[in-house]
Amino acid sequence: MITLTLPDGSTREVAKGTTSLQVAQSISEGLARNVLSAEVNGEVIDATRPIEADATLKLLTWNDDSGKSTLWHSSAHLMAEALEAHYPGIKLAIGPPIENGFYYDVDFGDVEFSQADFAKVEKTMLELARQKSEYIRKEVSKADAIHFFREKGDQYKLELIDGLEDGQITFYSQGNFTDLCRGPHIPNTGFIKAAKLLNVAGAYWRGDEKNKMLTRVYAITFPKQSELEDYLKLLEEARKRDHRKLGKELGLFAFSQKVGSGLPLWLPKGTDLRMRLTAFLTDAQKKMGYLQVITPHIGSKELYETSGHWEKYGKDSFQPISTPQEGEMYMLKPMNCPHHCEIFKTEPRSYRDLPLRLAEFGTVYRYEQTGELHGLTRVRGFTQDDAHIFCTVDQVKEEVGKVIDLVLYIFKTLDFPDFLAQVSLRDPGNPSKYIGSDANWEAAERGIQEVATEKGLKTVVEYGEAAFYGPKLDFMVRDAIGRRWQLGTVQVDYNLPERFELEYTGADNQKHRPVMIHRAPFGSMERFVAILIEHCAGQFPLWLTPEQVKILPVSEKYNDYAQSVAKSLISYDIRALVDERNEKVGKKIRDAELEKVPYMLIVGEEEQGAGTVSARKKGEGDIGSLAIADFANKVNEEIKAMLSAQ
RNA sequence: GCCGUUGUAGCUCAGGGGUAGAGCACUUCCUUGGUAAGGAAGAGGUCACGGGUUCAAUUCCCGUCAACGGCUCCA
Repeated sequence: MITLTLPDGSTREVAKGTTSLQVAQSISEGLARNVLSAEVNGEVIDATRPIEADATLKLLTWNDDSGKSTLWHSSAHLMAEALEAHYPGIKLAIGPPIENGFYYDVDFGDVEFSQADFAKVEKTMLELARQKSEYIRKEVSKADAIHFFREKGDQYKLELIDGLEDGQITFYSQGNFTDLCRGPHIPNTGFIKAAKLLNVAGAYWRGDEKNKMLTRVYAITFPKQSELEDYLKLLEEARKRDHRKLGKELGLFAFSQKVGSGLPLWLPKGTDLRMRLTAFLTDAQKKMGYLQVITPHIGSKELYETSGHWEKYGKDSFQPISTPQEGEMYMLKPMNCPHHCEIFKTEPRSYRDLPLRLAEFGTVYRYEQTGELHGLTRVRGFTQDDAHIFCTVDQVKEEVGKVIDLVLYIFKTLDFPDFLAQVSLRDPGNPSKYIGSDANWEAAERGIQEVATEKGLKTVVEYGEAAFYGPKLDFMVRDAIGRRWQLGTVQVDYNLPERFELEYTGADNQKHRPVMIHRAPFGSMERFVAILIEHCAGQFPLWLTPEQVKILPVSEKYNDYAQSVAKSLISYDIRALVDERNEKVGKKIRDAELEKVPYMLIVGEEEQGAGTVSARKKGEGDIGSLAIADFANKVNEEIKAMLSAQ
């Protein structure tokens, strides 16, 4: 007998060689029907594999990420089987699970595979799934593995096997299909109840552009048909929220081929929104002791030689600007830090001056690859909500903590309740990769982790993800429909203070090198606005939205009264406009709803006579008639409640 | 940068070797209205750009640019 410890701490005595699936069956048939794989001593394995010794056991279902991955991994094999049925002779490369579904890289030879072919493959997958073919694991010798794929004529698998050690090679088979695979897999194909091919795209074999381009087929499967339907609805919802679409519809920003790709043009409404965000953050930063600075959009090439960026990024950047003066060169600034370092150096600094927090909404230019540009999330000219905190090593922890406070305040006010912090530390196996003393690194790494815990952040630690110049902390938010985005970032930097020879006089009257902390809660205004648009589906919070109130006269006879209402609201700091068009009120309401204006005020004979407005809330409808001042106060109360979030 | 797809009116899109069409938006007129689309008329296009084939190209071919879906990249 062996002892298995379950996640709740309870134990079960079972015969040696019992499978996880059998354990599930002993708990309940229902559970057994849902078990996709199992985590045994922390390793995810087939639920059908015998357990030979005492172990901790977690049964994995669709509710576990690892369970999902197992189903999708098995589905990749199923899709490969279906593809082979339709296209005999295709060569298969790799087929892993991904965050949402899975893909298989396939060499279709001369055959064209396109969206039109998806349906038949899906149909075959489901037919095969219904056969409930078991996934059978088999350990094979390297020689046998090579023999198998040589027979099959699949050079990609042979190349993969080449990199594997004899004795560690396993095959998995289901139905008539056998694949080289480490596993794990679900017990049988019957668990797959719904399948959808999503997309095809080119991808290089092993991600190397010197290699052959394969066809990557993206797909997703589910253990229930209804889950697929929910997922398709989510995709549809994501399409509706796409900031590129909403940005155009709501008149926020645009691009012009003539201006240049990746260079956004902020339209009046988008500018209004952005400036309001800027003011919001400026105000919060002022309260936290930041000093606002402004630096030029260009800097001499020498500045970037000092910073080291010329050497590293120079040839992939917008090229230097030359001047009538022979040999003089300037660069569009790709970041603000070097300028801020020079501000630090404008006067001798004492430890009493630290921390010095220099903030700037700094516009920078980076020559991103053409294929990378994407709406507002990846552009060539953008404005960082940047700041650099110059402090002593001892102050790092406290300063990082203050940045966390600022970010939490922003998330709260802008309604991002679901987020986590990723702490990126050194790769312990490769200490020579990093600049700065061990002692400093250790203090900062420990400080960041401690303060993240103290602030109650949900944290994940990634080793080896730190930049060469210092550890960092990034915030990952989940938006309203569950997608993850990387937002604010905090980075400790030992490198630039060194390169710019920054120093301050300590209490000991000796020169010391400050530490620099880069931080940008939004990342960039462009990217943040994009995420915000998708998060709130274009329905911005009342305090932020460009047009808060639209006044809709019932007929042109009341346009004058409507204008006087608008004027009155503006005196209350409310952004109001009149729809003076010669249209019926139903039409004006419809248009205001589509423009996502939070409040509509209908005015006609009755309101004009009484000096009132008939209010209507977007999405809710008529909320009754009230005096202008009462309405204005109501709106301002609502805004005050939003901004006082702490 | 690489692979694939696309580029027709402000927007969404149809069409197709003989120089263009719909709906919405826009302008004007009729209507002067009460909580998600009133009616009529009008205006609007070098069919992305450059080259080629052709009697003739928006349509076919090549190239460029851009957008989109991926890959690689991201100070």
